[in-house]
Amino acid sequence: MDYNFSEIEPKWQRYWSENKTFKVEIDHAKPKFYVLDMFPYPSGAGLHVGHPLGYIASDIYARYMRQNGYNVLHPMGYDAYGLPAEQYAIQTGTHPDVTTKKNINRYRKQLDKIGFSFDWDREVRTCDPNYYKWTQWTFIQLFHSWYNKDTKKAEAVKDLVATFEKIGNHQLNASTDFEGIFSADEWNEMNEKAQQDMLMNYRLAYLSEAMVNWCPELGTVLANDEVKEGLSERGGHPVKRRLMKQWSLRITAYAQRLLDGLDKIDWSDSLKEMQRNWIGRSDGATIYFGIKGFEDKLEVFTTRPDTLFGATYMVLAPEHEIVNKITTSDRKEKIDKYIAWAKNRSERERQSEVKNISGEFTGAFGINPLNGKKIPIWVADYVLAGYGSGAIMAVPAHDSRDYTFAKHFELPIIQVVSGGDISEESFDAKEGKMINSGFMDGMDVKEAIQATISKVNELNVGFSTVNYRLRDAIFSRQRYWGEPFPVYYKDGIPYTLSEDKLPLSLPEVDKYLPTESGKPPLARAQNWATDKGYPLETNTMPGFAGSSAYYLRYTDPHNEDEYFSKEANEYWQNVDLYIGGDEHAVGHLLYSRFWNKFLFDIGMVKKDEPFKKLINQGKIQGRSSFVYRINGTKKFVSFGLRKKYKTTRLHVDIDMVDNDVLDIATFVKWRDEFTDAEFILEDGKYICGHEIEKMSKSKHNVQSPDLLIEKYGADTLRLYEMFLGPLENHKPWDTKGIEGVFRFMKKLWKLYHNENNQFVVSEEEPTNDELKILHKTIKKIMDDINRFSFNTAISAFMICVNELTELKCNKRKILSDLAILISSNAPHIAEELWQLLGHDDTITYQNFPEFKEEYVKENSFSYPVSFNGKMRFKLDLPINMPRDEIEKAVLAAEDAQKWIEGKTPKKIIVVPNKIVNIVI
RNA sequence: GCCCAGGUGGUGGAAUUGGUAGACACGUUGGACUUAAAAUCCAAUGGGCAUUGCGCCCGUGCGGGUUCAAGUCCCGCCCUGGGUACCA
Repeated sequence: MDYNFSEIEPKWQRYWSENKTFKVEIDHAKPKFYVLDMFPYPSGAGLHVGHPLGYIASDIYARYMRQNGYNVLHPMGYDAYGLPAEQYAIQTGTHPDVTTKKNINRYRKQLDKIGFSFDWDREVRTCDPNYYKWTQWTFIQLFHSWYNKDTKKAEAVKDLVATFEKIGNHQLNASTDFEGIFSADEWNEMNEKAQQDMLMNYRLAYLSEAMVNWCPELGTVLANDEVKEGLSERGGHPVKRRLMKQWSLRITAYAQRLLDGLDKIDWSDSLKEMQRNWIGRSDGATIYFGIKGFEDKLEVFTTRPDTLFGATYMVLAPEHEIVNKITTSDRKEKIDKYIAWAKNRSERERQSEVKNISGEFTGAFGINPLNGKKIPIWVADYVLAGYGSGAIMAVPAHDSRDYTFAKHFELPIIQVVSGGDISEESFDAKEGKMINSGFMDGMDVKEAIQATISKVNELNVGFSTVNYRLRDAIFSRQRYWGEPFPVYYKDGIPYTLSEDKLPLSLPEVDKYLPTESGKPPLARAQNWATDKGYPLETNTMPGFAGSSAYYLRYTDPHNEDEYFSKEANEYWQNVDLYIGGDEHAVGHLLYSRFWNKFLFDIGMVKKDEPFKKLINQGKIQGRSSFVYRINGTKKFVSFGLRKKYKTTRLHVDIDMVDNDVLDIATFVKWRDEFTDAEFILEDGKYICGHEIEKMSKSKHNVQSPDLLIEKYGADTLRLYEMFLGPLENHKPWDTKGIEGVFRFMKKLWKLYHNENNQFVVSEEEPTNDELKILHKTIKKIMDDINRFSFNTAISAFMICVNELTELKCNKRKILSDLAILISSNAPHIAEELWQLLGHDDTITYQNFPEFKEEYVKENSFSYPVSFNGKMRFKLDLPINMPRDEIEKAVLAAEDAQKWIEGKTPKKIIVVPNKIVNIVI
């Protein structure tokens, strides 16, 4: 073979590894650039062609930036803690560490074969004690911090304690769920337990009794973003609501900063929108209603204070603590029954039965603070305990949920905003004039909102408020394979280990299951206690613990004394380009921003956003192939003829199908049941059906990169993955097109070689045409890489090679630059050609060829001449010809006469060097 | 339901700022080379009409609009994918 990739590629991979070509250190003489990929979870299945897509794109960019003089940090590592290895351990007894190491080795081999320019000396693994030491360290910092809303940053708990000792908490503006007030004396009189309990209300990492997502199947709690439609994201198991004592992170303290930060970063609009929705800011008012016969006030949150006169009833969440107190004795039985029922419903039931309207009247009445009207208080599960105050004022005329509820239970509906017809549905729009609203009548909605807020302020029964949908993140898991908490318990009070005790290593256990008494697996460990015998925490941290700030550790991965040095952070700062899948939109990418902001507050990092620019690469979908078995027979009918029979469709392994034609010989050997199969063919072939589906083993449509690399080489694979389409698009995998890219590679090789595959380049000066081709390509490649349009860059290379081949160009001056140009995309062949051109160093750090305008300058432009907007012919005219002369020349052209047909053109539009349009 | 992204040949896609729609590939068809196959090379390839050549008409999900000019901008609708779901 002429182009012998199977010899070239391993040769250069060895060279890069032996010479540490991509090793990078702080270099103040050069500007830095940080290119990061989302690190993979090393699963047992290995890589398929979808995984490297983003890695190839980032690798091209990293190599391109090196050619442009940047000092590029381009590391890789592994998100090594996770459920699959643990589930496997439960089934087989194999330690998850063994499985994980094995999988990592396999991933590494596969990655190496693709020719990435990672600095592997900086590799991190989240399950490595030298790494998770810093995950534990960060947890300790979170534990000892609270959020000051006045200074808008995290501050030390020891300063908070000092304040408590001096003046109590009444001047404090903190992020907390605690609403009470205490004085310095009261604080000082509290015992240790009471003080520690109180501090839990302020810590950014805190232990609390909370409603959690409990997944019995996985035996653990899950964070909100790990639950999709009431099922666990991993495994799809049902999830229940349950009250449990758990560690949480007070991410809600950062809600506003997480929202504001989105405006400063270069992420896709859809991704930012997802985060905005997840944070879910809503502006409204807190209003206090009286309760007839009680001193208590009922706090409600509403975004429509203007509709206060339209409130005809109130609703409490079933979990609301006042329900018991206010329920009248005659309603008690029904209310208790309802609450019991509501509590036992799973998340899934609750969500799938949204349309079912349910609720009970408590017998109590609320008092509208503005008009003194008495309205009934109901309990219903359409009001959520976790949002706002868990109580609402219901305005059926202007809220669709209240409307259906009111209709169902025949509650009154009072319209207070004119404009809609409320006989069939509610009028939710924020427009119209106020009616039936006393002093507000005649105002428009915006005025009325302000008027109500001023009024309730004046009467001291309410104020404007902002609410966020974002919940605190549950941070403990009842699993084995995760970071142990650096926490021990003394008299039932949690304390953190001192930093010099870190890392707290994951202990060995006899089984990876909960104990008989239902405690997490770590409770099985021998001597799971401090030196002094205090028991250690048995929960472990969740998957996002280790991945939330891994990008920082890459900047100084071997530092034993600190997370990373000040110097490393000063130099490398934050990630300039981050590429990964959009499945992490509200999980990892939100937690990372939160951790980074916290580390910013405590002075660890220089930048308060971790990822400047982010690109979500699209998923590569599988293309499944099908055969059609005639029901009840062993006959298979070809795709085109299948409609004549009753058939069952079967997935067939895509390795047995070429261009939709089934390899029958291989197919009959695939499974015993097919040995004596018969086939009804069309044109002598068995044609398979196909469909685009998710790539998965069970669908027999998984394409591993290894086979393709064996057949075509890594450079071809790299180019082909990029050629497939825009990076962000989801696109089906289809091997058909790879041949075209392979042909291109061979053509490229031939430019530098004669018919006998001998390397031959000419020392002659290039012609203008040759220089033009080269410089046109330089410009295009620069532009395309700068806008991450890798697919069009590949076609530019194809055009360039086609044109140079046409000219039989083998001039050194052209081909040398071409090798550098293509080296970011196809590094192996580029290195080989570079060496053949007589160099003994790597092509990696060669300067990107300089674009020279003068070579691409044209002296004429081929004008498309349109009549009434339709292109009819082309006319070559000198560049910079004045408008009126162009007009004359066009009208004089022979082709023009036919279209003008002797008439006088109404209008002639001339856009110099672009187009001429003649309106007849 | 709400929010976001998208809809261009048989297929993947190109058209970057309103200015030649279909670049570059795949596939298909025909041809060259070969004992043969592979590989390679050449030609054609959006649809329709006409084919003796010239050509002409239609065409970027659908219906309107703005403009000398619309895949691109505006209005309304349909479909696909993703996110979210009683968030008051």
